[in-house]
Amino acid sequence: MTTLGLQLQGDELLAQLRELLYLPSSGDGRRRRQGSKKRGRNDNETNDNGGEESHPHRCYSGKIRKKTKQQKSKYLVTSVPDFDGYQWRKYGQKQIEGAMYARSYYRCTRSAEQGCPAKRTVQRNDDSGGDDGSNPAKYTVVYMGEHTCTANDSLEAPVILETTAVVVPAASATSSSTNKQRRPQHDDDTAAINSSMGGSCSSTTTTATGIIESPATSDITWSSSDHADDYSGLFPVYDSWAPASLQEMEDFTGPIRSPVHVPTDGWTIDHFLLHAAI
DNA sequence: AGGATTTGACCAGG
DNA sequence: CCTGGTCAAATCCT
Repeated sequence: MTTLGLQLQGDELLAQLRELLYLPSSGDGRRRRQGSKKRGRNDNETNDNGGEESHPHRCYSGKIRKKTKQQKSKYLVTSVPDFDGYQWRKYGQKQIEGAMYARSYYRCTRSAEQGCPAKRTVQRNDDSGGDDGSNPAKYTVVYMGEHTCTANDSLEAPVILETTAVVVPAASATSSSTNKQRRPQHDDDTAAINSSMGGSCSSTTTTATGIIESPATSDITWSSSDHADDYSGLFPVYDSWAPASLQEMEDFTGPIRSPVHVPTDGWTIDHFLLHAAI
């Protein structure tokens, strides 16, 4: 079939994906940076100073920080965890018991300014490929809470990001996402996730890097769960869209936002579409 | 300089 | 007590 055909097909997939994710805006697609090592909380900073103060915002200082047991959550299995149109800020990472890869925690970047409660966790599936480059790594992304933030109007932009710029040979796909950085990440999983998370779009600096794993996005599966814990690396991974899952989306937290218009002419999304269509 | 990410510690629930 | 989720200082990038 022709490239055009593939593109059209991919276009549909893209549209579906958009709806699923009700992408709204995408902010400035700033790229990740990498922090580095540190020695953890100041040996005695936390409560010593009188119990509170450390941060005006956070009321952490050793007191009531209720572990928010997420009410409703939705998860999806995808090879492109970053592909959701929202801007997320990573606030933690944790090696999960029994899981081969660490789980990363993100919250909406507007959580601070607008108090948006949306959060998500991204964890690479144990059985996901990627390491050898043969299969795209799969990630389980769990969304919790709904976005109450308002889209950054002017920045409304399509969400396809770097994923599209993928032209990386399978063999080197995995590690390439970090080769931009000097410092090797000890956690390749994290590196992969992070490298792609911020990207959301287009014309800015996003696709510039063009280096990221090359995920095939055809396998994305949505599911819902009342318990965030259900997903500890045990879900099935399907290779195609599941109609049923689409419906579940209705009760996904948050409104379904209309898909962002995607200029199909000329941007790298084609690469993505190709992957998706094949 | 400002903001994002990293990462070990802290805390609460099971 | 163990594990998962969150905090926040340090670090790095733009």
